[in-house]
Amino acid sequence: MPSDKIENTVPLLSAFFTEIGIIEQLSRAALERVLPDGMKQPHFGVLNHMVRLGLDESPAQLASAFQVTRPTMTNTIQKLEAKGYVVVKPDPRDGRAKIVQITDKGRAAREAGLAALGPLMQPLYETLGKDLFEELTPKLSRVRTYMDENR
Amino acid sequence: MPSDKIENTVPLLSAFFTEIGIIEQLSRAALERVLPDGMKQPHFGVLNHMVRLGLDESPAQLASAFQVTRPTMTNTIQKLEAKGYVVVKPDPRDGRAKIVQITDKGRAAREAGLAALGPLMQPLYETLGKDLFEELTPKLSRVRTYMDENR
DNA sequence: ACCCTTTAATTAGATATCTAACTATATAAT
DNA sequence: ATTATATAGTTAGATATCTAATTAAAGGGT
Repeated sequence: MPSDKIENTVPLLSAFFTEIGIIEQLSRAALERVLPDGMKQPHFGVLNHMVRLGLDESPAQLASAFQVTRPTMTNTIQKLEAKGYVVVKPDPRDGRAKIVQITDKGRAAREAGLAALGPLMQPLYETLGKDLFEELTPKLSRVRTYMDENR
Repeated sequence: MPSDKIENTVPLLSAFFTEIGIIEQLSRAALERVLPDGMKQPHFGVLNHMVRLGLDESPAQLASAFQVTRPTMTNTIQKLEAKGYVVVKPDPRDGRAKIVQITDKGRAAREAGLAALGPLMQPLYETLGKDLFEELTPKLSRVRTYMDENR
C-alpha cells in the first residue's frame, strides 16, 4: 500500500489540502455569521471545550488542545475574560500557571452558540447524509494525528 | 439516508469541522516552514494556480478561485508584485479590471516551492497510503461544493 | 441621453494569528 | 545551596484576513 509512484504525491495531496483549506474558510465564515454577540470561532471553541470536558485547565493546556501558540491562547482568553465568559485565577499548585474557569454567562453564551449551530448544520446533514461525515471524520483524524505527531 | 436523528447532528459535524480546522493549521505551518524566501501559503497558492491554468486572470477571478474576499486578494497580489513574481496590467477590454500575469521569476519561485513540497508530503503518502487520500479528496470536494453553493 | 444598479479594485480600520523576546517560577545537576 | 535549564504566561511587532466605505467603470431601463 505505501510507496506508490512518488510523482503523483504532490498533485494528489495538494488537492486534498486545498479542499481542507476551503472547507475551513467556508465553515468559519458560516459559523461566525450565526454566532451571537460577535463571537468568533476560537471563542466558541474554547467555551465549548470547557463545557464538554468540565475541567479547569491552564492556558497552556488549552493552547495545546487547540493547536495554537500560547500567545494566541492568551489573546483568546483575554477576550473571553473581557466579556465575562471566563475567569482566570492563579494556580495554587504552580506559581507560574493559571487556571481558566467558565462562568454562568460563558455557559449561556455557549448554549446560544449551540442553538445557532443546529440550523446551520441540519441542511448539510440532510443533503449529504450522516454516513458521509461518519466515514470522513475518523479518517481525517488519522491524518491529523499523524501530522501532529510528526511536525 | 438523510434525516436521521437530528440530535446527533451537531456533535458529529462539530468533530468533522474540528478535524478540518486542525489539519488546516498544521498543513499551513508545515508548508510555510519549507517554502523558500519567506513565501506564505496564499502566495504559493496563487503562483501555483497561475502556472497550472496558464491563464491571465483578474484579481476578482483569483479571489473567487481561492474563496477569499477581494481586498484579501488585492493584498496578496501586491505582495507578489513587490517581489517581482507577477505583473499587473490594465484590462484593455474593461476599464475597471486588471490582469495579473506571472513572471519568469514567479515561475522559478513556484518551482522552488514545489521542490520543497515533495519531501514534506512523501512521508504522509507512504505512512498513510495513497488510497486514503484518493478516497477522502472527492468526498471533501462534495462537502466543499455544497457549502460553497449554499453559503 | 440619463439615471440606477452592479461590478472591479482599492483603502481604512479591526481582529486573530504568528515569531521573538521577556519575566517569573519550577526543576535538575553539581 | 547554587547554578543551569525548562516551562508558564505575557508583551511587542508583523502579517493575513475580514467588513465597510470609496472610486471608477459598465450595463440596463426608461
